Amino acid sequence: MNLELRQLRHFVTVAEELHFGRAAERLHMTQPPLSQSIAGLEELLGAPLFLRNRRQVALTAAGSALLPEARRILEDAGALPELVRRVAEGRAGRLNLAFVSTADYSVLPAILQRYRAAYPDVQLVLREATSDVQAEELLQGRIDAGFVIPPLPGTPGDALGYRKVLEEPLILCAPAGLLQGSGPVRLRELPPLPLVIFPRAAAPALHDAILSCFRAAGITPVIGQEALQMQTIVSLVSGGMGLALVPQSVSNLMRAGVEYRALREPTPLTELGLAWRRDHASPVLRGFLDLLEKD
Amino acid sequence: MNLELRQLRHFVTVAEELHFGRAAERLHMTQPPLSQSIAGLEELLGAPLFLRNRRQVALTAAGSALLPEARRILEDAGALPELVRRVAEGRAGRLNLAFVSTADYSVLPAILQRYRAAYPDVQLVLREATSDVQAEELLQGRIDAGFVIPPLPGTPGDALGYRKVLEEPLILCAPAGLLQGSGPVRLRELPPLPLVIFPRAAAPALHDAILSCFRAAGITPVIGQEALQMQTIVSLVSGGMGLALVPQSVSNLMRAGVEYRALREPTPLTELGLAWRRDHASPVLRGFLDLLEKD
DNA sequence: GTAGTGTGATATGTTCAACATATCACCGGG
DNA sequence: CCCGGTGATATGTTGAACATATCACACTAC
Repeated sequence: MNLELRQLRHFVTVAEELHFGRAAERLHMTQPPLSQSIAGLEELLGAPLFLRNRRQVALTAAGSALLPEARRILEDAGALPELVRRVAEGRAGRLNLAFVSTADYSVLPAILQRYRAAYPDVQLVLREATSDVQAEELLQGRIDAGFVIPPLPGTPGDALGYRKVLEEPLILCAPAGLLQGSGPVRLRELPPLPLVIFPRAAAPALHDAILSCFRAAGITPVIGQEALQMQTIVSLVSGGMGLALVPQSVSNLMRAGVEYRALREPTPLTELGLAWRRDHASPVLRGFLDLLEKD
Repeated sequence: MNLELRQLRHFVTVAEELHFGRAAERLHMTQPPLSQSIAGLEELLGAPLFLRNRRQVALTAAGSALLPEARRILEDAGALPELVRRVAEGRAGRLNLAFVSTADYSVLPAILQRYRAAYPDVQLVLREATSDVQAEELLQGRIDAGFVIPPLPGTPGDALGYRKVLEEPLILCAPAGLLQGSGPVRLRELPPLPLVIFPRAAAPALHDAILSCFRAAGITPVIGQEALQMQTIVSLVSGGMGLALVPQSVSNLMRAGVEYRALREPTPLTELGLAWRRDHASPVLRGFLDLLEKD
């Protein structure tokens, strides 16, 4: 025979009443089966739990030791329905998120703040990653959702869900002191510095858009340093390694030695969005998506 | 219906196998009742725990959250028999002990050390108290046993058990530099300093024995300061407040400014013993008494 | 397509344990 | 000495936990 919670409930009640009759009443049962239940528990545990003196019932040392343990187990078990229901409703649990570095300077902080406020019991796990890595991790189930730069490469069209979050123009990021005036600049009037940019695989569409910007202005840019993260790109620019075209929100990243300028020519917009696996039915993710919808 | 451990055992096994058939086999049952059991658990908790895709079984978010909790509860419950058995055999639990201050300088340290070695999982709770207070606390069940100076006052003869632990002579405790020579001293040759002693109520028999020592030597001692604990008495002597007769083992309490000397005259012996309530059947106490027997 | 295989759910019968009722055994008090 | 109160024991009843048999469905193989 195996231990059951019912026996612990019986034991705790008898230990509290120190009276089989009253305990049975509290348990909505009669006294004989309660006596049997306790006897069974004592046999199972291998030691008497009560001293029955005909006239009064008292706990043995073993019973006294068991009482707090039994109470704790019953309490833990009693908390399970609440826990499960909260997780099922997305009000508790864990949300694994990834994001491209640009998101960190635009929508991510505000979204996370709103989510934390709405779902304070969800543990957020964040990781920075490029869009292609995120697509892989989404399919493997290692992250629940990710902020990416579309389009996602090489995934069956309906495997991943996607929702646009932000659309913004590209702006120029140049070493401080290089540019004249203070207004928007024209690309073809720039000094011929190399271009600091991320590897094409990291976000092919954005990479192509940046290069075609230059080509439309009649310039064939020379690619200098490459770096994966926006903060590194800005850092390289500040070191005079070249120029960069970055999403407007990156200008939130103030850094000595760099200057941000809008472009005079019509620039393509860069898009940021959230991707998730469509068949991944985590309630926590559902809550996160709901929050984005209400934007 | 109430949650039962059986349901958690079923759930954990299915979660580990992710296959109802194999899980049923491991549980020594057939598949249909296992399916029902899980269905009942899901209804009880108010959320599905598994995703059944005809071809494979997967945990939902709620199920993933439940799994570690269920494992912990089952583990805790599984540890109960061992715990109860250890307590019942006196190998675990708590032992509330009291002792008169003299015991602290004689047998107590060695006994406690031996007990700790024999019963490492018993938590010792120690309190210093005079014999009369201990008798009260024994009857109230607030301590399991106590080292006392017999006889115990005003208790029905068979309520408390008693066993002699140590018998030793009284010796003189005097301020340093007061006595000539270095051997045993004679009481009537002492300078007429007042006597430092404990209140008679704390240990009437010993109190009387000390005073009759002086009377036998033809001296009527003047009682000066009174103090409850031996270390305080010795401290007062070191301050020149008077002389004291103390159990020999108190000389283990080295203290600058005091000197211990044996007495030339035949001195009464003082006795120290352990007392416990005879009807108090704590297995931990039983183990402690067994250890004393083997002395 | 179609037959075959593997899977979990459903239907229905069986058994055992948890429970109830009735009674006993024992103790203490008036 | 009888009576009330208590927990244990004896015996009957019922439900839920289990087994057996079958279904429903999906994917595979051909």
